[in-house]
Amino acid sequence: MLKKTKRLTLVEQVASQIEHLIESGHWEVGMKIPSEAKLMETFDVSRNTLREAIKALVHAGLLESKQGKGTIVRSSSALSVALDRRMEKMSLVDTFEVRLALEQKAAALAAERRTAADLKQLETYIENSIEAAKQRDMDAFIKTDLLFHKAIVQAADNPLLYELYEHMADAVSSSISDMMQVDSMFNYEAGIHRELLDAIRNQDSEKATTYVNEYITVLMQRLETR
Amino acid sequence: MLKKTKRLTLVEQVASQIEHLIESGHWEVGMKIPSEAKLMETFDVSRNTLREAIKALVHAGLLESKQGKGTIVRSSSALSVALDRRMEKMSLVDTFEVRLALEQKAAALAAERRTAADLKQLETYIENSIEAAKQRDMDAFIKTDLLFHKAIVQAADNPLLYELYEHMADAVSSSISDMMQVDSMFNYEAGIHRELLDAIRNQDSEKATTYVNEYITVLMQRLETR
DNA sequence: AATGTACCAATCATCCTACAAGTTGGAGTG
DNA sequence: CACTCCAACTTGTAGGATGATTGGTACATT
Repeated sequence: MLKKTKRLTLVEQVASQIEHLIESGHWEVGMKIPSEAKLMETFDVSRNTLREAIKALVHAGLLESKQGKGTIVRSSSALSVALDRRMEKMSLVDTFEVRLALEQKAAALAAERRTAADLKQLETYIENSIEAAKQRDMDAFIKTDLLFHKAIVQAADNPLLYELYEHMADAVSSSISDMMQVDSMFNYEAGIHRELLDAIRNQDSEKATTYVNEYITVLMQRLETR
Repeated sequence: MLKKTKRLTLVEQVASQIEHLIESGHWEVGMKIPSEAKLMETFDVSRNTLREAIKALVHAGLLESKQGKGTIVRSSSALSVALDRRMEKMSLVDTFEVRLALEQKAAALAAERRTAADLKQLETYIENSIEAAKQRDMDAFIKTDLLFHKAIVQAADNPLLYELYEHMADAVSSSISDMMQVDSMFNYEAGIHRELLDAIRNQDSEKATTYVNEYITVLMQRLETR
């Protein structure tokens, strides 16, 4: 075992401490953090050192500085920003496929692990979804639809899976609204959601996987022939 | 449509330019980048500004600076580092499940899209894998095995899927070597790999999905009962 | 009262100099 | 040749100076 002369620089130490404050929620998202002058005193470092630490977190997407105003907490997850930037360069189809991969597995796992609370939550979202469809309220439908899908992934009880899925879903949600313009989509979605929920309730992983594959495939076909 | 009154700071401009140099491969991984003094002249900014940009990329994991020596390119992908950090906090089972999700879908897509070159490549890896198994060469087997799996994902022809998979696979590869200590694993793996390849060759997505599910499930059972 | 103007304070952005500390290679010495 | 030592180069840290942006306050104008 060789010892790496890994003495952390002051900048990294400060950055780590601030990062921890954010990830632990001690500094909430949206909150204005103390000024550079105060933080210099808090961490007992020079202005340069502090600024290098702050800038590292700004670039990572955790913070956002504005001249004259101050610095605020922008996000609590560095992975989010890295994923978003990477996905910007990807085609919508590629993102959709990854989303499908994650959601299919999530549905299967949800069928195995779903709790009573999960089922109740899913039931509620479906009812809201149907209600929105009846009222022809597009925005409400899209919103509830996304909540339903996310709830399935959450029922899979795998935080990494959920975090990745959330980004894929959000990335494609805007394009979904375009495809939903057709009335028939309302009924189709509501119907298959009901079947999917039943499969999860009955702990039938295979059927759950199949239903997810079915409706995402339909979405992708619309995407390609648009 | 609102305007984003977003004037980029000098630091962000410099950081973006350096980031691009790295991602485009103009600065290769492992290479020593010019000293701060030279970069100050190149970008025509002060040392503070330059250092804040450098530090942002160091924190993101793209660069690595050492006092007295210089700064080298550490990685060409910011997403890699963010994913690695996130996965450190995850359980091995969670990571495995995500890997399974990605690999199953990859196998299905590979069955649809595989080219003649893909099939030839997979064939080669299987032969190498069998050869290593015969020789009881554990290291060679693990290595070839990983190459085989990655080649399948590459045949799926989805860069985002591949990038995510690569990290999940690398993260769990070390733990796999522990499980492979049992001789029976050699034969099992080689056999099911052959079947998987046949499914992909015959463009049978369903069977391909099933086989992947089968052997990863076996791996996960060993993982849980260890 | 509503509005426009001048001013001020807080804050971040950029630049500058100076010195500390780690690394390397070469001059000098034995 | 082998060794020591130092000068030069590199990144790390400190502190100060100035500019730019924002938000608020006081005051004059209409």
